[in-house]
Amino acid sequence: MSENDGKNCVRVAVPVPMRRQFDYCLPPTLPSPQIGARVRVPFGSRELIGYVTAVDITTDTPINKLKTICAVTDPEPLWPEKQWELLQWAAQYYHHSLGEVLTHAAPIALKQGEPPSYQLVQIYALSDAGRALELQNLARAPQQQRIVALLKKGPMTQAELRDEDYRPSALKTLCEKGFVHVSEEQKGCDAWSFSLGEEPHALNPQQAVAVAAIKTGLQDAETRVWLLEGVTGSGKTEVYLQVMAQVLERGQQVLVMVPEIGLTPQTVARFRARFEVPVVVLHSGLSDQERLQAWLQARDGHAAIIIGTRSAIFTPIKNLGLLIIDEEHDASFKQQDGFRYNARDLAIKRAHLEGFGVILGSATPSLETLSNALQGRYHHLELKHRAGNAQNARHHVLDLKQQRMQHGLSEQLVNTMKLHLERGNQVLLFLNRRGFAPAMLCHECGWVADCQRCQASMTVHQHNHTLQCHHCGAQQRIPRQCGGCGSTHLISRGVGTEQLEQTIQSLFPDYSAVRIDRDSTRRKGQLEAHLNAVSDGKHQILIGTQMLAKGHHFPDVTLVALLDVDGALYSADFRAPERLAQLYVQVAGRAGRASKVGTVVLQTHHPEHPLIQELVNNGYGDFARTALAERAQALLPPHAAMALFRSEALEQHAAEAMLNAIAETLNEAGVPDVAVIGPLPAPLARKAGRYRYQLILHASQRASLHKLLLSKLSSIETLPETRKARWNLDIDPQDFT
DNA sequence: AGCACGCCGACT
DNA sequence: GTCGGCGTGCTC
Repeated sequence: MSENDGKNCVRVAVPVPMRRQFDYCLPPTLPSPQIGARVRVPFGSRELIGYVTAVDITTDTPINKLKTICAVTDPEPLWPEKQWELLQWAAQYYHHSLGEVLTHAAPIALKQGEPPSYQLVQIYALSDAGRALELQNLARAPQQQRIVALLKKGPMTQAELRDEDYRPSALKTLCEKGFVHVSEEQKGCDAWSFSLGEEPHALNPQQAVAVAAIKTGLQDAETRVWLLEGVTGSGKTEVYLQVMAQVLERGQQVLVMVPEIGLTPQTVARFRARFEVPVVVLHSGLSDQERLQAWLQARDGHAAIIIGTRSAIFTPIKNLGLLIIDEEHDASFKQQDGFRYNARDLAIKRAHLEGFGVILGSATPSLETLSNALQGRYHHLELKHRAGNAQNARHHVLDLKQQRMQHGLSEQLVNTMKLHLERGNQVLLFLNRRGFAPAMLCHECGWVADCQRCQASMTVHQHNHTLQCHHCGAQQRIPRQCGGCGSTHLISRGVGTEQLEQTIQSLFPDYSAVRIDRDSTRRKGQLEAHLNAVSDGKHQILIGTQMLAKGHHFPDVTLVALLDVDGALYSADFRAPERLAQLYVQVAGRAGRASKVGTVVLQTHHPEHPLIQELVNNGYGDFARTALAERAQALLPPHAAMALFRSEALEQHAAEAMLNAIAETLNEAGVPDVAVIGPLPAPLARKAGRYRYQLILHASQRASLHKLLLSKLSSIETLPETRKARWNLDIDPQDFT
């Protein structure tokens, strides 16, 4: 085989879903690129932007197959060295194509080959001739006179002139006459210095301990991770702010990561108000160019505080001193398609590579994080007191067995609601099921209205007389007759928020109820309008789904009820109890303030269930420790490593055959520590017309799992079954749906 | 993932 | 006779 001498040969990662790279010739006309620079390369019949991963390599590819690089896009690497290392590590850890990882991590503007450059702004200033000009000389050109008068005070940018409502034609004339000259300057790359805005709040003793502990730990450049476990309303944000002050003061930057729904203008406003430093917010509304500018400002140290969601972990930051992950347990930190990374886990890895501190904040830490804290890998700080003198809520379990029920409400709950409403308080009812009823069935023959494309029943929506599938969005009018026997005796089964709202209105005609779910807040601004109406006291009863669980606080609510939690108690997903417990604490935290004690009621048919007992009697902390012990006994994460292959195809057989082939390939290796379980139909076995299967990999040692995948993935990629079914791999899966 | 190549059916 | 369906193979 002919071999290239390697002198002008480079290795390139291209954005294709293959776990391998491609080698190219470097023509003598092009400068030798650095590792991490972008290059434009021919690939098949197309041209792609790829990343150089190695230079001066010896390639195994026959010289006649080597193609030549078209262009070197960057003179320097796009990422700082440590960030490059993190991205390489991520591609390995998640067994994802490096080219796709790099492309995913870069701002969209860079994916198209744009240069990573700052926006230029035009600056207008008077020339010597312009400065010598007397204003009276321009009396016959009042618009020019006005511009000259403005510029006499100093140079101005185009945007500043626009605020003064200048005439572009007048400015043009002044430039042509040589009175004004234009220069270009890069925007957003000014140095900043620390300065405090509004005064810090006073700390309670536990907050003070936390702030002091973290500040001391941050003195040196070592990697330290703190779990800040603080109940709702305990003032976690104030702890973040006071720690941030120290980091910013010594000129270092801070990255704050928040869940998707947590990135609200109010959150951002709080950071901006406290510090008079440049804040960059990476939110979904940014244009490609704005995103690139923010990325550059973070990379080059011009932004002091960077706030963003999951993908913010890929932002290079010149001098990062502290990374804060708020609500670290939140599921939105795990990407659920494509490159399925966990931003929280990458943050910890990044901290170890770069050497900075991390604060993981939550009222309900994930079992993974809690386990790390209990084993001493993270420092554990607790805030158990609510700010002010707010008292903890009272908790009741309401046994539904033998209870008379009215559309999902027990008689006892209705009575409790009356008591709270009569005292002028608000009540929040939480039901995680939108629509009128989750199913429609025939009273004569038992036929159920199912979705044609999913293995799921259609949800009844009465307001527009439709049946809807919540998995694929299919819609049809409510049928008059049974699809099986033709009977007209169709009934709905179960209760959704829409029905609950009707029931409440008939049971409590003297009070106003508002429903907050995806259906009632579809239009822009509707959610805000509903929330404002609630805080203005226009409604006494709030009915809502998951949407209501996070973020918003309702000080006049004294009773919170979770209407149906039984689903999570016997779920096939081993994480369901953890999620229920987190939801429960979150919902409970919506209610009450200093002067009013909140009550939290949980309706269940299984009041004796250990999870419910532990949670209600002893709180989240005890629940989580019990759950961790159970996970250890059952050898489940975090006491074991898992990975999940998923497949889907239009034909059931193709989806199953795909995973059978993967299972066979994996079993060839015969790694004793790794159990290959399945394939099994996914919990939602058919979705949007596609059959779905899962194959679970379980190992006591993460390393053995990784070794197996590393050795077998290239064979798996080329299996003939991949033609007929889509597949993907999820490392550390969160959700088994 | 794309994209081209290739081999079979219903059309002007 | 060809337009185009999507199975198959390849991408340095």
